Amino acid sequence: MSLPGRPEPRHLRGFRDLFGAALTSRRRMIDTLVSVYERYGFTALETPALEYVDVLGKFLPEADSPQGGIFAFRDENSDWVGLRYDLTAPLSRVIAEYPELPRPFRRYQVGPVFRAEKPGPGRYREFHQCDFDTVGSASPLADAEVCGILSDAMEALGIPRGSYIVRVSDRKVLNGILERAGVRSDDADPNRVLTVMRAIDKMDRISLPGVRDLLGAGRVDESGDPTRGARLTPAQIEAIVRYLEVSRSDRPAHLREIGSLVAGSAVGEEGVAELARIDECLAKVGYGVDRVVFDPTVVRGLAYYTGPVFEVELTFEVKDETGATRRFGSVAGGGRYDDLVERFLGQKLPATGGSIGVDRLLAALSVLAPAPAGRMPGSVMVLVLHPSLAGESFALAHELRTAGLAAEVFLGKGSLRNQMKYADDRGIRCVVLVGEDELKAGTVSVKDLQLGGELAREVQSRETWKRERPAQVTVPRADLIPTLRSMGTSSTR
RNA sequence: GCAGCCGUAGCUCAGUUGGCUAGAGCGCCUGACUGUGGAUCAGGAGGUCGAGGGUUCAAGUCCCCCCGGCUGUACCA
Repeated sequence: MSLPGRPEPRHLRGFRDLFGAALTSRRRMIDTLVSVYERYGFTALETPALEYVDVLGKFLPEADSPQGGIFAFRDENSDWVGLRYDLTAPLSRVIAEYPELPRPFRRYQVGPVFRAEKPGPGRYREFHQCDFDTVGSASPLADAEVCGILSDAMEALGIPRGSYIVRVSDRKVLNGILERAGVRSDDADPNRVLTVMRAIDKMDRISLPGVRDLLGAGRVDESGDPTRGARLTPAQIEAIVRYLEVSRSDRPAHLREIGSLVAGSAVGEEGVAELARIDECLAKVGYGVDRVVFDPTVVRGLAYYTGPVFEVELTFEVKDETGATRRFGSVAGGGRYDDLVERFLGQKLPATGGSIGVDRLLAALSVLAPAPAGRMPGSVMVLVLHPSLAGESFALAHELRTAGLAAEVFLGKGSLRNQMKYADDRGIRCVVLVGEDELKAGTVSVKDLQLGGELAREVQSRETWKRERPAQVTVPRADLIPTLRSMGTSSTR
């Protein structure tokens, strides 16, 4: 679509250009999340988008090039560098690189991360995460705090209680269940445990019968694509299913049930004890099952989590363009990862935290509370009726800004008609006109474009439209600012 | 990665069994309207039909391949 020899303007798949309103609402969301994190005492951290690939932890055991999934290249010294795919790997690097940091180290971080994977609806290759982590604390209080923060964050964003839920599980409990059922990876299937966890993770999509198939022989989806199963014995499958069906509506009851299922497994009992402490803390501050539930189907990430794992799900349903019902599912997650800093320090350092997917959450919220189609509140444009009056308009715009209004002078070229249309297209709330008439009379004309647009619907004939000049007033110049304020302009955009 | 569907103006699409200069609606520009965004009317700009190759007298239409998009699925630190 471009001329020969000229580059075609285009952008990378899975990347986006974002304009005004989208960025404004993202910034607002981030501000809200940060205020919650700061209320819990976390401090800000920023790290580079680019890291050495071995720092990111993305080298395959016996390969000299990075694993797929990240954007990577060789730097001027031929070292592999790559764009970060999350904010946790850079955090673990910071912990190891600055041993003088006070521990527990508690930081939040917001920023873009990059993943070289297939984009989908609401899934991009560059997206923003908003993380908080406590590094250097093994206390379940830290985990309970993560649950509380995730819950508080959702409500601070205006998501009503009941429209979201924080789901919590513990990897140690799952390990205990597998241990008691005799499920382990071996030579016949070195990835068996991994396959089992993947199967459980799919619970929300394929439901229990599908999970059963994946624990056993495998299943074939509607496109005819086969997925290999974990090939467990019927008794093992039943043991896992019993765990997945444990009650979730009551945390103490859940603890009793899983407690009996893992009895005799040291790791399992340890996990139950952790969850019990979390429940105790949450109950003490009144976070009931309308905010945080224990749910064995939460697995997450599958790789580095070592203890409690968290997931925030939006529970309301929406209709998409085709009228089909859709759920947003997971918008945030987290968990305890006691091994992550070990690869730098050679010793375990307990850590736990959470991560909120800003862009995904933003997409969900735009459905829950669609942005009002109104104009930028408090925006004023001073039009230029004649080139010789441009200086007058320029000065007027400055005067408005000095008074705290968001005002600009029309900088393009074109007739008044064009200027009105431009202001309308831009979403400007009010326009100010100073022409010869006004100048002579010591007045200004002010038009409320929003109100005018509403009134225009009543007007049929061009003559009436012109004669009545809906939503427009001419006032003494001294009354300009009060007039604008009465029209609903404020000092912010 | 695998599978299925789809690529025609800025956008949404139509285009009969291959057949003159490829159409519509919306949007955009200009004018009716000399100082007014809406509405109405009139006119206008804009497409080597995703790229390349092949079959044919003739290809937007048929075949091959590549690229891109959508959907499902797998993977997801």
